[in-house]
Amino acid sequence: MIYGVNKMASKERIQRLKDETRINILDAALQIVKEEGWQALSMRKIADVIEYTAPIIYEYYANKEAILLELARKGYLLLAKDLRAAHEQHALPDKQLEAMWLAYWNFAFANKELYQIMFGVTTNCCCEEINKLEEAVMPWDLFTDVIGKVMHIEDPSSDLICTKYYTFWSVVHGLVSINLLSRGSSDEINRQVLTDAIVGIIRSIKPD
Amino acid sequence: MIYGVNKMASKERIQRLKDETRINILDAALQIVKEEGWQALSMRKIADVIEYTAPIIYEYYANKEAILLELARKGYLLLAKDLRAAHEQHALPDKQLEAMWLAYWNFAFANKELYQIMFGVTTNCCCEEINKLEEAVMPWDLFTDVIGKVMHIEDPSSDLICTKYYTFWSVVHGLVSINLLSRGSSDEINRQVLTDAIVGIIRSIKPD
DNA sequence: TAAATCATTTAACAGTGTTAAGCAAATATA
DNA sequence: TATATTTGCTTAACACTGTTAAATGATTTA
Repeated sequence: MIYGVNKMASKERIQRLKDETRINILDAALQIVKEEGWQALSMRKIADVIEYTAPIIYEYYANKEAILLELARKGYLLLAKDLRAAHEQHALPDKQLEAMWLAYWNFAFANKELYQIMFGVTTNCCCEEINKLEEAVMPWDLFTDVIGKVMHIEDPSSDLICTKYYTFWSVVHGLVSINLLSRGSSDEINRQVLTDAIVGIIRSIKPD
Repeated sequence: MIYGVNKMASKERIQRLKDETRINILDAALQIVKEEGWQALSMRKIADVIEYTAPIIYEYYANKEAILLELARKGYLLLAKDLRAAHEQHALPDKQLEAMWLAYWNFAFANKELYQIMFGVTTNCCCEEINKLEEAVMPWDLFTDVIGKVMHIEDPSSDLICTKYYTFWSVVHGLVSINLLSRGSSDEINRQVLTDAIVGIIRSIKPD
């Protein structure tokens, strides 16, 4: 009986180690990508970092794509968190909306590699799989809610709200993408484009 | 002497065949990409299509990247042509600007694969190399010229023009990217976002 | 102590881009 | 015409890639 308890504890300890390895794999992958870019990521390099051989990884992730997918998932959760935090920091819908898109912008550059795989910027991101991820989605409800409030529209499924949401998203994602391609202009122009667009769209959607 | 002439003609014939093979390689590559996507493109597959073995390709292109680069270059030339055509079809700067961005939009979906490699949408496009390409650039002069006319600004190097140019580009490229990721909405909403944005920006930049 | 399970590695396969060596036909030279 | 030389092309190889199966050695179970 005493042994039974020890056995349980041992199993738990082993489980904890396994959980840790699962995390280590993700961390190693992200570290490699940050140092050498997405193209340089390989199973054997991950194995090197976590001090195992490559086949071990397949006991934690079905394949390489599953690792990319998990990193993307992590990215979406992080982005959603940032967006909700930005939302909560303001009371006025106008300010909430502005803060959310600024948070989106900041997320993209603070987590460049995650952004790349989340939205396929200069990397082939197993798109179809990502589109199936539940979490791999912008916090749509949050945006439509705030946009609706700014526009004073009740129906959150309105095409008008949808149109405005995509207008915001397009301009911000577009500017992010262009900059991640090193095709952007100065920081000053970026700031100008970003705030002009956000403020401009908000003003244009307000009922006169 | 007669032989000398024949020799020349023979050399020219051989050169023509070589030129043709160089083109065939590009065509084969694009064909494969259109059928199976960028990720499926390989030197051996190209060789299969042109009915040679893989090492032959290296007599025409330094490496795989050089092929991608050449395809991107072709894309930029094609896009520039479309944009200039759109420009020429109108007299009023407002209409010219609108037509140009609509042409950009149409190009993206008519040449999806080229657009992907030109702007790194869901594919790793040897970015740095592309940024060094002379032709790999939007017809900046054309855009700034037209935008300047709409704004009634003389100085084409104005930061204001630059800002507006990036605003246009961001929203259009962003919307294209989102749709190439299958993250877009309906065609109707796309049209709405696109024309609303273009018309909206034009209106906003016109001197009151 | 013997059997069974587990963790981990080595070896292998099919694919990738790329280069070097080889071969056979066409051409140039004597 | 006979002999070199160049040309066009292929086969073989290298170092990678993701991935799987077999082998090994330690740990746990009976």
